[in-house]
Amino acid sequence: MGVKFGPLFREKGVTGQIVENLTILEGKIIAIDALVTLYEMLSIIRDRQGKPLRDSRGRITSHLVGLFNRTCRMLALGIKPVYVFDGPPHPLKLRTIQERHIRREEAEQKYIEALARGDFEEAKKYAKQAARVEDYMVSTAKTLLEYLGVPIIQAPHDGEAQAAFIVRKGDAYSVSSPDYDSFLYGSPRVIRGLRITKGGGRRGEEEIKEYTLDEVLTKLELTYEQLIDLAILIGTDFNPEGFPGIGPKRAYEYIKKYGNLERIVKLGLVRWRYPFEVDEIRAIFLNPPVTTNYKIEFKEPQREKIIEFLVEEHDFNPERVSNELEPVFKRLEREEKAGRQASLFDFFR
DNA sequence: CCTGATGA
DNA sequence: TCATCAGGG
Repeated sequence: MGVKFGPLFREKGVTGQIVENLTILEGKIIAIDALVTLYEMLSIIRDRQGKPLRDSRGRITSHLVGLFNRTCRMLALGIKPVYVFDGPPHPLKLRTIQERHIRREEAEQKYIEALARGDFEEAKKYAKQAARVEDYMVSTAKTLLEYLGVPIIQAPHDGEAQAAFIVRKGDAYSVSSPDYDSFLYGSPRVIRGLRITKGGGRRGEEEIKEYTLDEVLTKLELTYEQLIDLAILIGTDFNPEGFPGIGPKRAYEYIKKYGNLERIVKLGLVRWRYPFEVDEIRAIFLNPPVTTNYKIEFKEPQREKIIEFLVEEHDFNPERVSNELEPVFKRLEREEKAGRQASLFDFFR
């Protein structure tokens, strides 16, 4: 997933800004692709054999553990996450999805084999690749977020597009995503590698970095439209094959030299081999289906509901739950107090 | 992923 | 204070 912009961005000096301290994001609304987050949690939060965590009734809870910890930590820091859920995929994305299915099944097979011969290291590796976000995981995640008072936005199609739209409108500060694809949807800002633990770049850890579309376009000396054409040349989720012999480097060279995709095709530098027009795939990025029907409203977490849901229903350790939850309430109290003081100040002004 | 314990 | 590591459900 994600257009292979990495090498090109490095070469052109698109460095982004290191987020040294998460307090920089205090009070800011961050639009998060929910499905990507759940997938991440599900594939990483595993026991030693690579099996996901489950409750006593056998239902997977890895995604809830991760989502709960991270979301609480963000709220406690005053960072405001809104989770954007995908709708049904665009038809052009189906091939990418099928491809992922195949990869997943291969990984599943290797996982079973590794487990059978007791190679837990290998098993864990393949278990990650075989991870699949199922419907019940999405719905349990939504329930948890609802109890936490965190807004959920349902995208008509691509969550990434909806998240970008929200930032473009100024309703959120940034998209948080592992890749740069939000830029293709016009998000002015993307934060990569957003985690709660320090991650100050030591021990080869990925840093938390804030990138702007401005920087990307300036350093690459491209227009936004050209960035989209560049992505299509390299290969996107909607044309994952890209073009034979064309990688990020040559794609960039062509766009710089000839300006747009039509010219490059016309000159015979690449053969257009898709059953759709250039403009059709471009439109997915330039004009994606998004909804304006959302509201970003943070409510007070429902302590009892959360405990009932996590502890009673899914066997979470109550101590751990309150260790995460109480700092959120502490924060809320402080905010309320500050708010009262501000209005008092207004009154006497 | 993230925490908390442990030991330097 | 920091690095390492097990364990989470």
